[in-house]
Amino acid sequence: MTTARRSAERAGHGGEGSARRPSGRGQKRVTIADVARASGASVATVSRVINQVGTVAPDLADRVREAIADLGYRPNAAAQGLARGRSGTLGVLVPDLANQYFHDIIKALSAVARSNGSRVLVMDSNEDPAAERDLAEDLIRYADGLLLCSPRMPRADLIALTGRDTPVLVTNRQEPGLGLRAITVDFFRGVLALCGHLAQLGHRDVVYVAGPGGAWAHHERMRALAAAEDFGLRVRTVDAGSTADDGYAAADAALGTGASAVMAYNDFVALGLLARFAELGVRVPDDVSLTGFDEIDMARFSAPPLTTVAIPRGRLGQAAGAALLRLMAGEDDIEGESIPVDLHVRSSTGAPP
Amino acid sequence: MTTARRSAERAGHGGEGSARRPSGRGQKRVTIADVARASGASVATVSRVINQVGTVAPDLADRVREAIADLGYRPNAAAQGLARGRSGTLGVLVPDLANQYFHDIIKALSAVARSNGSRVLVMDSNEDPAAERDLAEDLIRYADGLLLCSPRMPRADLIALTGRDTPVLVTNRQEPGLGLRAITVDFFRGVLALCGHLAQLGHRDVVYVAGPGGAWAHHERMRALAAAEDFGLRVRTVDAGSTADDGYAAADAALGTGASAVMAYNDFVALGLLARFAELGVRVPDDVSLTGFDEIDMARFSAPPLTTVAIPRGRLGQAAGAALLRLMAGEDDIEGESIPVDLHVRSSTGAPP
DNA sequence: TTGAAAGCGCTAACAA
DNA sequence: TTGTTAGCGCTTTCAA
Repeated sequence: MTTARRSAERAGHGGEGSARRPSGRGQKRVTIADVARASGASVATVSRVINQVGTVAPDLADRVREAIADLGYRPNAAAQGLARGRSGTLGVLVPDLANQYFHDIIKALSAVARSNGSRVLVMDSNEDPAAERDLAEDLIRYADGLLLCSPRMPRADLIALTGRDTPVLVTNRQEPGLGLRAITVDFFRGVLALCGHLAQLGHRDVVYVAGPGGAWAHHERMRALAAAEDFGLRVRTVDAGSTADDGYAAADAALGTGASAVMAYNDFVALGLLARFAELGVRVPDDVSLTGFDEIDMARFSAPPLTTVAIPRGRLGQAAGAALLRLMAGEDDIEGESIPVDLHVRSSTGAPP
Repeated sequence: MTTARRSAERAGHGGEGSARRPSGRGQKRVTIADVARASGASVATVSRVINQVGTVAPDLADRVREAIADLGYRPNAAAQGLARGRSGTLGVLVPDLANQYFHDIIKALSAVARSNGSRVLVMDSNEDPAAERDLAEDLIRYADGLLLCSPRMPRADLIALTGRDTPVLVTNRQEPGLGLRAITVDFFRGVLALCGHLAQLGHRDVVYVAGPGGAWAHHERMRALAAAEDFGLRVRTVDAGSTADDGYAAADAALGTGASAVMAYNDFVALGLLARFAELGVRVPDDVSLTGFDEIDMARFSAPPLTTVAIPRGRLGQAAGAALLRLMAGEDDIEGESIPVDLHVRSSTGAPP
């Protein structure tokens, strides 16, 4: 049935001029000219109806809308983009789509975009700093504005990307030369709050299970750890990564330091650590305290629930979207913004043994 | 002619004519004509160099590349799309970006797209069936092909979306009238395998914690549960949703049935159930057995690790991408494909008490 | 309130 | 091997 109707549509309707596009499958594309012809209006008028600009007599407008419906016409996005000089698309590049951290950002950004009649084009660099630059270069061609989330690429690449006619905004990274166009999270305060919490519980010896180095966020965290040492906290570091597997693998090394508390790079890593601790019979928080970072959904479903730091990701995405829109509107005085974080104390932390 | 005059105006550098684009910030867009002028070649030659088609003398090509680098020229995507008649973009619509289930699909699809010189445009319907149709309509305008992942929209909407000039492919849903253009997962076998596993352990009374209804996947699962009853398994159903929170909330009801095993809609739900069980002092699997579905990363890090069914999501994405590409190439005889699944037995299941 | 037509930047015949 | 030019489908003056 459907197939039949489709074939009929395809077969009917003039049939001439179909040889013009040798590339595709034998499809008739309905254009604005077809609508104009069918409705007895000009293409300009059809355009006015579609975009609701200017003035069109109600009855003419109705005829146009009818023709649009009859023909199943949809404006060609490329043609609109070319004529308008903008695509109606916001690009976002994230290191890893699988990281829950970015979902809420993307979601909030989408909401902002929608309010602007735009959509969001998402790309994933797969945690590959080398690929980031190329992907961003590609993405920027399709977008009116670009948001780079926690970019890991070299500073020079990052700077080369800015100063184009398409505005670029960055989250979670602050670079001299990048100036104002960054929305960041206050990792420094977050880690410091975690340290303060542990210190107040009586911990004096802490091990930090570090994530990907090189990142600005990493640097901020290390700065906070250094500051914590001024309060008499001894902090050592064990390298890991950003996944549960990484945490699992780093558990023995963390334990080996003999520290009374383990601070994980993020919640995933913390859950991996927790799983290994359970295997080893190491009790949390009786034998060792454990903290995460990010407040993923699962953080409160682990046994025990995780003490962690919540990042208002929605707010981050919202702020980034709003700033991007302002940049696109031509405002050039976007201020860098630092989003505050929240300590969530649960039962994975307690007094040292 | 026209082009020449236009370019001349712009090249004149007299500062006039810059008011032509009132919208943007005062930026000069570098076009292919600028590159042509700077390199002393024609636009056609520049185009050839960019796209590596036809033949260009090596030294001329070098001059062109040099000019491109000097001017920082980037081809305008909209113009390319319009001229070529395709956008070089594959669209994917997923119900929820936060669901890990879709990441691997998107990732695999991206890989396929890259091999085709395309990119992937991701959109998220936020689990809102009402929004799905509109988003898909929008997305399809920007894409050469569209993949709808586990769509929840009404059948009529789904069918209206197909039969366009842009090919549409669907995963995890099979509808008469949709015919061949679906890549599905064998949920039936997956659930049946789970039931078989439980039955062999000695369970006779099972409760299924159901996810979003209406979905085709739901139907398949129910079919499998019915089949399992033929083997003497009593199966009751408790409604929940698809998140850990939903599982947590449904735990008491599930326990209330007195069944000796709980089958969760997916791993998230299972983890939520597990958290509540722990609170209640219900031991898994000693007091009750528990199974998940999907094999998310966290499944093997829970306490106890989860017995679940793994879906080869990468394979699903790969198959979908390949089919989409074939569809776009004009092949019309795409076969529906059903991806097999794998039972992963871990320690959340055991003999009934 | 309408329509004609000039672009938007690029690709791909078609000529040379 | 290279250049000229006619579109691609739409928006937007500018006249009428």
